Amino acid sequence: MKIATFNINGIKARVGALADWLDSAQPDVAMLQEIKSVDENFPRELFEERGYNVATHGQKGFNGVAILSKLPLEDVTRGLPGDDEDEQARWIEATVVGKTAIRLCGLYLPNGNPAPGPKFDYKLAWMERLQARAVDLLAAEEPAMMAGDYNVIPQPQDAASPEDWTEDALFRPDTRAAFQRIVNLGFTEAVSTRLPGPGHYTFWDYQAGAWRRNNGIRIDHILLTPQAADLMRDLGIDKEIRGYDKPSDHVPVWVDLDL
DNA sequence: ATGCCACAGCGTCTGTGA
Repeated sequence: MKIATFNINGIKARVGALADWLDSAQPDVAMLQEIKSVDENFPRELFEERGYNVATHGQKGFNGVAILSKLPLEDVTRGLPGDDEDEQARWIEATVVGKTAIRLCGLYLPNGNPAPGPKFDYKLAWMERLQARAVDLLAAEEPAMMAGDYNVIPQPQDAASPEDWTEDALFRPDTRAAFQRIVNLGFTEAVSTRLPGPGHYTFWDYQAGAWRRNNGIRIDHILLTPQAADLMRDLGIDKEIRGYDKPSDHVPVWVDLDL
């Protein structure tokens, strides 16, 4: 089962590029971030006509996450637990059942800039809530994954120019430590496990010729519980689509699990 | 030190992103 995560940076602007990618990559599941759409305006038909079931958790203007799946989406829940006041649409969960079941969590972690400041505080608080959910997922001792745009550069080797990011919310010590704490609970960070070493970027800014100069960063991650990691057959980053027409600034990351 | 570029929204500018 091929399961992908992709920050599409706006469904309205990405209808063509997203359809092209689905048709060529043929993921069984795609977790999408930054749909920038309310649920009513999400073009479900585009995906349903390709055989996907669709679950969305959108909001007006920005944020918003969704899951597309060729298998039925069961027990869908929306919103990251731990703060009833939080209205930002950044988290969606569903279960799909292949040979065995897997719990899928799609996430769009807050950017956090400028740091320090209230947005950075929100990011760190959100990561604490993420850690609490992660603890529960591990305790279940079942296949599960948390995939999405983490807005975290884990290590200096995950940026082409790490010196440009030292003060940035994506790379500050507090951010990296919070991410490492979650991984260290017992997850497999799939990309760095399968593709060790520098240069495996998932985001290139639209500005200043970042793609042309390969000035990228690795911020889209897949975390697997041990029971899911045991099923991993393959993993990839579809970086070539960053050079196609009307691209997102992120590219898809996918994992093939024996499910 | 700033803007570079892109997207959505009631929109010819502002907020947001990374």
